[in-house]
Amino acid sequence: MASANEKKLTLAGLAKLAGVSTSTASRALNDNPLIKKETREKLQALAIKNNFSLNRAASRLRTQKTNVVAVILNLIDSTDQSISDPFLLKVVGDLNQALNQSGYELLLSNSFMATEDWANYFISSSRADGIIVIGQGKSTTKIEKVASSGAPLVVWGDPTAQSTYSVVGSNNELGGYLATEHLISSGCKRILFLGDPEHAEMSERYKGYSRALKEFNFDLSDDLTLSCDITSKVAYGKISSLILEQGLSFDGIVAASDMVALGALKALKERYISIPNDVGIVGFDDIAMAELFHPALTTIKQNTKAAAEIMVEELLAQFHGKKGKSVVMDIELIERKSTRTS
Amino acid sequence: MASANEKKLTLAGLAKLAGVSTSTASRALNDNPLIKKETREKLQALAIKNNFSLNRAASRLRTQKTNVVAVILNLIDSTDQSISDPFLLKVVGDLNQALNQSGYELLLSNSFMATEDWANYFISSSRADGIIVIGQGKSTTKIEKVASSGAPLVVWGDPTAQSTYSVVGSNNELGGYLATEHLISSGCKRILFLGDPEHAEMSERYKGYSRALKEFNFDLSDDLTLSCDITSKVAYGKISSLILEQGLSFDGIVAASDMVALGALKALKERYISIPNDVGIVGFDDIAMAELFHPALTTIKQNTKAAAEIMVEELLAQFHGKKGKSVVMDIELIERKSTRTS
DNA sequence: GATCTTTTTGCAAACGATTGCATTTTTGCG
DNA sequence: CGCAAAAATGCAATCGTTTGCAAAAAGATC
Repeated sequence: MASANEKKLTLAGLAKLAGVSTSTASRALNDNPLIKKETREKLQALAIKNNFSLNRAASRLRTQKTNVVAVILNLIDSTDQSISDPFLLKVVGDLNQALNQSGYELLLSNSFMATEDWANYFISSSRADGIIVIGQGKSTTKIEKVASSGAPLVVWGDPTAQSTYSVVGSNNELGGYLATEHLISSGCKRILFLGDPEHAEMSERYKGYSRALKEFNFDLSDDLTLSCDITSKVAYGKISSLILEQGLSFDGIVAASDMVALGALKALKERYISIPNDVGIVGFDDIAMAELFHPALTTIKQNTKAAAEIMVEELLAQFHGKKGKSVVMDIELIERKSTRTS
Repeated sequence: MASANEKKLTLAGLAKLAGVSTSTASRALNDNPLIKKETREKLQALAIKNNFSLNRAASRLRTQKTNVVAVILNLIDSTDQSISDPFLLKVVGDLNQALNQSGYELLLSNSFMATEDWANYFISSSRADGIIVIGQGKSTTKIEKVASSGAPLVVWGDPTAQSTYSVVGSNNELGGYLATEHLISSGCKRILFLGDPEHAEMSERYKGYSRALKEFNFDLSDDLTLSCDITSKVAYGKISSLILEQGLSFDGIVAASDMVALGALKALKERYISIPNDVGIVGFDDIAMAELFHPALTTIKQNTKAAAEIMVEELLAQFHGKKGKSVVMDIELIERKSTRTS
């Protein structure tokens, strides 16, 4: 439809159409109160009518600000598995929402990209104004490199770990505690922890689990923690072979994530072990489909929406020169059908 | 660490450090063979050593190319539900991978953003070079607007619908057919279609379902298609109330997606209906957790990785002036445990 | 060694916005 | 009406690259 003979409309062109100077046009479109209200409205209308849109490359160059935030999915290893964790992707969705609300856009990346030096790649190159990393992975060296470069940075992870940068995350220790306590008070005697205690957030959940056991005078035997990756498949395998070796040696499971719980659930159901009667399970995250598991999964809910908003807020604060601080998000036990009511 | 007194290194600065002109430096960093190999290597090394990175805002302005692709999640309505569909998010992940491989970055958006005019917002403003839309939703007006603007565009959706733009998608009709045929040949007599026939892709699946029924001389009674949104929760509700009203009036389900199948599964299991003996279920998508359902879900697999690569390839072709074409992806029946073996 | 190619480098003009400062227009008020 | 203050607009430099073209350097040929 657009006639090809005339080239793309530029701010100067629009200004000429309106009979004003480029500077006035610029200010008008940015709704600068220096410009008379009528003039502003006239130009804004004209812009819409002519399908005009400011060239961001140009304004970014001039203002040295991109209004873009790079979000990096910091996946643990290159198995495609982990990218399919609905929880992480939910966080991305919520961040997108929160960023848009504040006038920012989301540039998506993951840790498999070529570059090692994130600050250099995203910030120095003025691709983005700040970085949000989802997940601390097993090593935080890349993250620390960003932090030491001074680039605005917020990380989703374990907020209790001492760090030089801002970490937003749930109260994982408390979550682990609540999950365990709930199982105990519903009568479980031998409670398994299913997760990877090497991983920052998971290890906090494990700490909470241990604390609860100790408080209730359970003995903390090592064979009750089953180290496993955070994917369902691995959890399924671990539980299956545990039962194969030892029979049903437990009656409760604290799973490090809902996906892990799902894997355990399947392994148990295949052996006609009744949930919650023979074994109670508590998950972690409260992903959308947790209530659609059969039985509906009791779990520790992480409020990703609120977390996303806080992360963005925190990042914006850093844009304005404030020093990054960590914040701990509240969690909540959601009782469903995979545990007996106490 | 970085000394604050000296401002950010610029290409001109780097050039001066190396004792060459800015133009030479520019060409060297872009590995332009016009420049002598030694000079190129020297400058590239110097750039790394000094933590230098080209200012993208500037180069985008100059070259009129962003090397960014906007990916728009075209969600049907504003219920947070739909954003949690693991299938769509898997597509985003795969697109990210494919785009990176080709040197592009992914700007993530969704259809809830303020702007109506995507081409204007992303392309004219030079935020991105092209647009990929995931999902056709129920209306394609926004998409058609982009198409008529002439902006490079690829849509994930129903590739058989005639359109002026490039659509990549699965052979949904065949998928629906295969799913149905599989149930029939495993002995099912009354097969339900569970999905929303208003929706472009789903309606193709429904067509395939109908064709199979017809071919095998089943009667196509209307009460065997259960129109429902593509979320698990709705599916769960629909199946539950259907059984409540009519008892178990069916023995097979063709679900329009795995998430829908999950909802149905739950409704059935709650009533102790045996799967696959009393009712067989076939899903659609083959999301990662399909094999972790209990029973593991027989489903029609959509190859998102291959699809993502093709979409990117197609978009790049459009960058080079080729006209967009649609492409149909092969699908595949994955037999698991939610259907009887024939 | 002079002349002609071929390589390699540098000059300077874009790209399209923003913004400090100067200038013009409008308003207020005696 | 005259003049000062306030409001509205315009001038022109600038952000940091890329690239067509010209110029310099190096190599080839007689």
